[in-house]
Amino acid sequence: MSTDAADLARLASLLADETRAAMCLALLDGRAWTAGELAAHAGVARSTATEHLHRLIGGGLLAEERQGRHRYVRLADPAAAQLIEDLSAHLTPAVAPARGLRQAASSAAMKRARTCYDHLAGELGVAVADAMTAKGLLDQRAGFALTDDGLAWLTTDAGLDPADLRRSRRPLARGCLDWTERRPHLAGVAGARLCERFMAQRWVVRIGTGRAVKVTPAGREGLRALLGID
Amino acid sequence: MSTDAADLARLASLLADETRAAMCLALLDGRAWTAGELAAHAGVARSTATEHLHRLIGGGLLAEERQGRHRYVRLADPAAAQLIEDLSAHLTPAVAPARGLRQAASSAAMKRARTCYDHLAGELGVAVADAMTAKGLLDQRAGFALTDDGLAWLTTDAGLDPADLRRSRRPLARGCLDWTERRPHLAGVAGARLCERFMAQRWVVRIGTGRAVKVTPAGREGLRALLGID
DNA sequence: GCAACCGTTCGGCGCCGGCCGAAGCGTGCA
DNA sequence: TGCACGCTTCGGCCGGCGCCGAACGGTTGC
Repeated sequence: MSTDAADLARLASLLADETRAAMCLALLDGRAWTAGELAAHAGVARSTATEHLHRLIGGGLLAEERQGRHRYVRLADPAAAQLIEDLSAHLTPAVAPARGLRQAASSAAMKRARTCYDHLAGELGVAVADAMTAKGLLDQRAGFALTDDGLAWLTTDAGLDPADLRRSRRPLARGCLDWTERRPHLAGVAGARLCERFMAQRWVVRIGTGRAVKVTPAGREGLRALLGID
Repeated sequence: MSTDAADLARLASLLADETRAAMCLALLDGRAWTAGELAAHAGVARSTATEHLHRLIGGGLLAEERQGRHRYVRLADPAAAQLIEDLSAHLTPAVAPARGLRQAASSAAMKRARTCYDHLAGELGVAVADAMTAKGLLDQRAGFALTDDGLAWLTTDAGLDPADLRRSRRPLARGCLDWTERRPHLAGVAGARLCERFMAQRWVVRIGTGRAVKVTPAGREGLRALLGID
């Protein structure tokens, strides 16, 4: 009873601090950051960052990997990423208004295409989900699930490994609310593997060091052939 | 950028206090509580409860209705309920161990059948979802969505109003992780309307004042005919 | 070996937030 | 009209938490 509430409060308190929230949002790019990078990103002293990282790791949200004098830290698992996504999804309604001018350039690229932890997001991510829906691979009318055709398509046309898809205990497909498009894109194992494959084929490549990505000419070609996009 | 983190932190901080968390969990029963009831439930002075309610209402999580000298408070909307469910879902893995003896009786009833905000949960809730899946009305293999047959079934066999189902901007169907069964049951508009209808037909009735419910003899009959349950 | 660098620990500071009890306000009932 | 009751406001107390800078240890590279 009350211990349940205590657990919930403990979990929520991990994200209830602006500095920790900024760190977690940064880590949503799915990559490992060093403690110093996160400190700089969040605008606090390194000593302060250390304490926050302790709490986040102790709470199970983050995992660390020590390499030499660096301490790399990343989201502990897809469930942790989903937790942060879930919370973020609940505050978009209020955040609507426009951004500053300087952020316009980078946010335009972000809006176009980016990663969301381990899958694609932005206009690109939503376009993929929409194209799959149009082809009857995805059913978004009443929930969010791959159809029979969609399951088959993943392992034939998209070239994913069926054994690998079955292995994971994560949901195969789920909707993840896109915070720029305000509509769901494809997440879950299927979303992750698809993103991975697009990257491996260099259909999609990262722009710089952030979360933003772009579609290459080969990707433009491939996505048209595979899904009829653009 | 940083304002995003601030918003996330602000949202999380609403649930980052044990007292507020206890209140929100209590309100997950979908009903309106008075401020005094919540104070007693959480074990704090009424003045303290008042302050917490201010924060929760100001944060958009709760809504109030004043009636005479009473102040009734409930979850603001289904999105608020989902937020709390989402967070709760992320802490169940850790909470596994058994409960005390005194709670055994009430928790047995809770485990069997209860409401989760506005839909059915517990063994009953999962059984409904499973039966629907077995009949091809629900697809849980790769996501969570009603099938074509499921959509038709809702308005014919289950007797729901098609216009009403279309009206809402909430998702029609979504999975909600059942924290006793550790598997998803049916939430979203479909789940809510189905629960409503079962209650109206007195197939399912509340036990006392809590969240626990039970299946009546008529319900046993009806559920067998409708879904082949039990 | 020394220097540069990353991360951690520690002490100390200041503030915010949760809690209570007493007093006050409004509603409803007798 | 009065009293009981539910809720709120206010002042004050306390603890915890976030922050920093200084000192320290471990790793890398010169």
